Amino acid sequence: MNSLDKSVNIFKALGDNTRLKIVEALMSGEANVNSLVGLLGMTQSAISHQLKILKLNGIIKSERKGKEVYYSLDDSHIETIVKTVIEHTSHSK
Amino acid sequence: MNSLDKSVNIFKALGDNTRLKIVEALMSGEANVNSLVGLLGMTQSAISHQLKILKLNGIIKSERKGKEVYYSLDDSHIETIVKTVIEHTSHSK
DNA sequence: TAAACATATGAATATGTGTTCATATGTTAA
DNA sequence: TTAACATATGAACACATATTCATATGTTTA
Repeated sequence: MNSLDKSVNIFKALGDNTRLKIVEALMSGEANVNSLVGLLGMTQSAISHQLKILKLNGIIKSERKGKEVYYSLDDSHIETIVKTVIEHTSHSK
Repeated sequence: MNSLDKSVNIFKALGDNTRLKIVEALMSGEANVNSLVGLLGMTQSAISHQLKILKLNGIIKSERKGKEVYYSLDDSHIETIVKTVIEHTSHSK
């Protein structure tokens, strides 16, 4: 996959309401699947599917702790990207 | 439209191969429609449709000069966002 | 003003994608 | 080693969306 396609995939992954909510939640720290299910009020399956997409595209990473799997942002770039987008939208008409 | 939806729409707009190519081209400076058609090797209609989406979402702006319409990035946030994404992808496996 | 050029737009179609449902896998506790 | 809990996954469906084709609109030049 070339460089442009990788970038497109990052943008695609962040360009969904459910996934961006997940990412914003993880900007406050790691979370397991069930807490995200509760926070977003969606089915466990839907959340799990979206977590997979975020992980496949290098936006989040996961770590199992006992029965639970904790997700967190892959690195600090993600927070920079999301914050810059929010900054941009807040300056627009 | 709430703040999260606006951000989602920015990501959606950048999450397409054609549109990201357009944005990267505009990072080198303004361009009219026909030059983008030539650069991307796509139909004029396809380019025009995508330019409209980028403009509606506050990513680019336009200015008519005679017969031609010149497009450019809306502001410097856009370049920051795209560059940070590229930076992120270049540091991933 | 007619022709040529540049760009925009609506409808249609084909492809992509998010959610649900059912079920599978992995982990701990009884 | 079952039962209970936590998460993952495949298939199917409904909906979103990118491109094409045909045509419209806007601008300049002959």
